[in-house]
Amino acid sequence: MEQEETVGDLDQSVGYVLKQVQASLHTAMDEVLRPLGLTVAQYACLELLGQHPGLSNSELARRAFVTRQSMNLVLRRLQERGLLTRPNHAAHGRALPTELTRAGQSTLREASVAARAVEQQLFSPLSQAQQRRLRQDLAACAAAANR
Amino acid sequence: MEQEETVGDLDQSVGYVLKQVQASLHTAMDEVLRPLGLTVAQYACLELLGQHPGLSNSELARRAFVTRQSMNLVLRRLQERGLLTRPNHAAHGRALPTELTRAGQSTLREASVAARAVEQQLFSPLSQAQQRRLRQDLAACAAAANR
DNA sequence: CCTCCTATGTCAGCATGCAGACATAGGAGG
DNA sequence: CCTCCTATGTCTGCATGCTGACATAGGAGG
Repeated sequence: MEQEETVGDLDQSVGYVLKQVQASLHTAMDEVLRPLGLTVAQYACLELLGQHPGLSNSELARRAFVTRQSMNLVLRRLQERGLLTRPNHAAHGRALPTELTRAGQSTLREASVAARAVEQQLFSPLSQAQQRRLRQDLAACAAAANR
Repeated sequence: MEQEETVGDLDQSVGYVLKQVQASLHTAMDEVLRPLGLTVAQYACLELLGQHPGLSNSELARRAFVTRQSMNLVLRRLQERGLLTRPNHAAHGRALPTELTRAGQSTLREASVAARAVEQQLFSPLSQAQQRRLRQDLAACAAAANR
């Protein structure tokens, strides 16, 4: 077990450090969500629906950064557990607008509290102003990438 | 297709924006590495070995943020392709120190050029100073998380 | 010397995620 | 009206990643 002999070049790469923090966040979120019986993807789905009721499968997939197929599985599991509802056939196009049930809203509230605490903990080394700046910088990169 | 009616609350979450940028980076890296016959995980493995020759499977796994089992598969594929070598039995403990072959170093050089270009492109909305600050802020969070 | 304890490599089973493909619904354009 | 074209939901494999488990090597501590 070598003792971090020197700071390697990879730590000079923004992308590598970004992945490092994202992995830490994912692991920490997974740990606090597991007792609630939720995966990170399932929580993301609930959070999206809580803030934007009526989103379709495809739209949820885009916003959660997975494929339609993966999100389809997530929705089925959550629907089986009675956390959300989807119409059996589309009213307008083919999109099936999804909504949270009472139980879904309740589960979301619990999960959201835990998830936000984890996020706050992870970024606690930074001041509020630094966190805002970080978020804005990242948002600028994301906006440029999606074009 | 609704037209981004308002900026949702999720965009106020540092973790969400972080995931967004990381997903963009992963997708973009995957696209440029695919023509070289490499996955992102395989490239990460080569890059780590290029900068730290002799790392073991477990050590590589930790630094690439995957499990030993996953990294084991990556190493086998790369070894089958003759990009790296591992001793058949450990000299000292059980750890098998891995090294790049000539072909591996060559492939790494190609991939590294492409990957660094992608990274530079993604973070191009930020100035050099901003990128450095971003990297330092993220590193602070990562350091705090691993304790 | 003997006994934990940790770390490592590896195997098997399972869950997740993805690419590819298909049918279908709605709109755009001639 | 008819013809592309895009978007959506879903099905079928396939690849990847993880959990759980096991055997083994080396070191720590009595």
